[in-house]
Amino acid sequence: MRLMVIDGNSILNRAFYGIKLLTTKDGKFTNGIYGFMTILLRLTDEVKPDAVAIAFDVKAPTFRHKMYDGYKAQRKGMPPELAQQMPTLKILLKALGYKLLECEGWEADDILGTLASACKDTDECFIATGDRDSLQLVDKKVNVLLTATKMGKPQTIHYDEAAVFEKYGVTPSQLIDIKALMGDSSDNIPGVAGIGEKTAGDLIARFESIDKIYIDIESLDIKDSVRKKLIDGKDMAFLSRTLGTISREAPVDTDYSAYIKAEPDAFESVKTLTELEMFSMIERLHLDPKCAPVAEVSKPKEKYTCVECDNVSALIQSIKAQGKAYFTLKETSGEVEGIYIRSGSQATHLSSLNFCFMSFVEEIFEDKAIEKITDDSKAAYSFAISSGIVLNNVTFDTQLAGYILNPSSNSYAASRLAMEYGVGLPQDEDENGKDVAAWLLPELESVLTEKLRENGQLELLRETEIPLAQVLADMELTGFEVDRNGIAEFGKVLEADINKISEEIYEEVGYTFNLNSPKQLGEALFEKLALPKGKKTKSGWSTNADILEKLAPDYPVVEKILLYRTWSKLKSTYCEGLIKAIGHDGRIHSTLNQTETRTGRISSTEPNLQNIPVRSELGREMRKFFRAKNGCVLIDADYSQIELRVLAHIADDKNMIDGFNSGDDIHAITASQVFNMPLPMVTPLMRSRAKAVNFGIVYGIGAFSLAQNIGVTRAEADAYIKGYLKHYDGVNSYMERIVETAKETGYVQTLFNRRRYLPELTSGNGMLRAFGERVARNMPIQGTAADIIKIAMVRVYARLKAEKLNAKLIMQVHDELIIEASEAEKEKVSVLLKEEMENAVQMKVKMLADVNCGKTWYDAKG
DNA sequence: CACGTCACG
DNA sequence: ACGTACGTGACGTGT
Repeated sequence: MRLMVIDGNSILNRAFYGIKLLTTKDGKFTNGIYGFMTILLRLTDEVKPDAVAIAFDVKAPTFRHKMYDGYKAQRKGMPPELAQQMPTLKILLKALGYKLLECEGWEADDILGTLASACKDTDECFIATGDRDSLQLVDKKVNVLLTATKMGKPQTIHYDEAAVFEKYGVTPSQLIDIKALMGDSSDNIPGVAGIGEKTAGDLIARFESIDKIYIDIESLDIKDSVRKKLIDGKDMAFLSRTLGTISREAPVDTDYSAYIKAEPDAFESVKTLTELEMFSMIERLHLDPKCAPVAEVSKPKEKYTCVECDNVSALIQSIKAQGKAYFTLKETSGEVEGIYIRSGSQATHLSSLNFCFMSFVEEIFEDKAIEKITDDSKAAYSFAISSGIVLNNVTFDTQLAGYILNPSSNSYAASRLAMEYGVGLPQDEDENGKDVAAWLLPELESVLTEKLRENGQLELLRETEIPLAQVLADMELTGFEVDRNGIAEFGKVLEADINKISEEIYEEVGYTFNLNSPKQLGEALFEKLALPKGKKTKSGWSTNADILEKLAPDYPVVEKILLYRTWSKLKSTYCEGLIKAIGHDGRIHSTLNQTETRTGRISSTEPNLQNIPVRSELGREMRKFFRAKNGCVLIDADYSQIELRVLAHIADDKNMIDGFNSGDDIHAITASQVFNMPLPMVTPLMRSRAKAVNFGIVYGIGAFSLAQNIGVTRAEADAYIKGYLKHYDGVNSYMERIVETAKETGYVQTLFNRRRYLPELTSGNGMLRAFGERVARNMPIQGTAADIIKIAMVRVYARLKAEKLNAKLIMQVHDELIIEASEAEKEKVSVLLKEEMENAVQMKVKMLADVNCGKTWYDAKG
């Protein structure tokens, strides 16, 4: 019989440290369990054992079978984020049918040893562990699978007798003697003072064992210094051998057949995995996702079916009678293929090939008396707008609801939400996809609505996110006109410049290499040219702009490399990247993602139009190619200091509020306050430092980074921060209060109740916890600013429509909105835009928006 | 697919 | 002793 014995503690440890921290939405850590399961599945696949035993340590404070008191006593305890995963892992493994082994007073090691020595001739034993100590157990029939997790991927090295000999030059049992001589600080095994790995290995390879060494130590052919160390350390050597020998006498069942895996308890397994939000693991274990949470939360009342619509008018009648349309669109490569509607106890499909399709959609979408509930309202609005019909009365969107409930999740698919929020999945076997999504909508709506109500987030969904989905859909469809030829020509100019400067760089370095490779560039600069080295990265010397800029004044070649970087970025990302993204209409249609960021901002992809260059003069040239169509102009408005104004409001800081209300230049005002100077005496340098502090405050601040950023000493930076917080004591107490509240509740939220959970705050890792604290300080500020501009967008959109203006919102860049409007209406639209942005919310500080017009984005941006 | 880099707010 | 400001996305390299 083939037995696989797993060192549970060791594997869990490896898994935990090999995989970045993962948490469920309410902050339970899961990465160790996830990694453990991945390794377990992988090993099972490789070994194909008949039976599996999983051993765990049991701490026994009163009894130790080991005689040395310090033994392992100093081993670092598990961090809390790992320790809390242990009980759940055991529950899961038991539920899956595995045999767990825990013996009071015995370590997992000893159980491994006991089972290894019980290996009969007809048996095979595979020991899986991350601990090299277990290699001493290797025998004819006993193998060790040494497991590690590198960058989230499990790796195993297989050791049999030959492999041990090849690696260490000794037999497995001799490994114990080597360790007895060299010791092991992590296990508190003292060893012989002064004997290290090399000497110990040589001695045992030559003399077989410590017994033989000490039989006649005086006559051994070794250096006298070593002999002296051995003689002095004799007691330690034998003690260490006892300590380092894995026991083979743990009181466990040594009959391998006792460890044959039982059938999983599907209910318990799925329940546990669901709580851990490991939905992919449910599939990998071939478990039926429907069997557990259903019974606990909300079992589907009806059996799931999906039928083809055979009577459109009957379907319309039933929807009207119900007053609600639960629907989802099926799309393939952007084309709508059909619609699924939940009607009664089933999902009904209507194909877009059906000649009634459009009239059906129109009748349902436009009817204001019918509530629309869907899984993706932006897609629905997009379809409606492009089909020239109106979508009225959308009251719920599961995707947006899921996002509002937890913006840190990575999927808001209906079936995922159902598992997370305890909605029963259909009982049938072969369904999946959009039909099921439609079928799930009513239950999801009720469960998610209840959650949102509890959190006070219904208004955010109904008044902001759902209306915003329509705005975003319209913006995506409208797109942004660009000058293709202009971009192409700019690209050509860049190309020539890039070629020329590359040659010059190769000339100065002395050879040709790939300038785009930070690794090769680092070698060229810091090895070939031997420039002063800065920081190291994982793969070589850091060559980022910060480092290069410090070198540039002294080394002209570095200046050229900086130019090369700037130009090639412009060429590849912006010229080539944007040209690829131009549509048949000569416009770029970026995708505006509404459920991506953890702060509530929207993001822009394919292409990203929120990072078109502006800070450098050359880069800003790009914006000349973004233009209004014929007869139109661009109207660009950006909020002035929105985040600081939000901070002033949230922190209710009288000084900062007065600062904003008294004048425009908040950074200068800050400088005059922090440096205690009359406003006119503030120098540009002082202002720029105050500005950096203002930014730092919004980001959660640290003296080190501030110092780095503005080039002062840490102490000076610290003094700036202290001075700042003394003057703005409202800000000071806000920063303290918000972190405290976050630790109590586990989350932070914006003025409009957008929430972000912060499991990092409970971490035992100081770095991670500090990160959580910075996020706690920043998210309410960044998030509230995001809420405000979203509200403004909804209002601007509504007014442009209501006033029937020939103008469209086409872009948002976090604190900036761009409208394309007819020349004739530019004044009117400018006023409207400014009004709606400034009046989107009323706060203790006035919101200010600066508006400019121009033919291109370059011209319209002040 | 992760990393380093750099573009934006 | 360590690494350090918040939030994004795209590109090219190298494993």
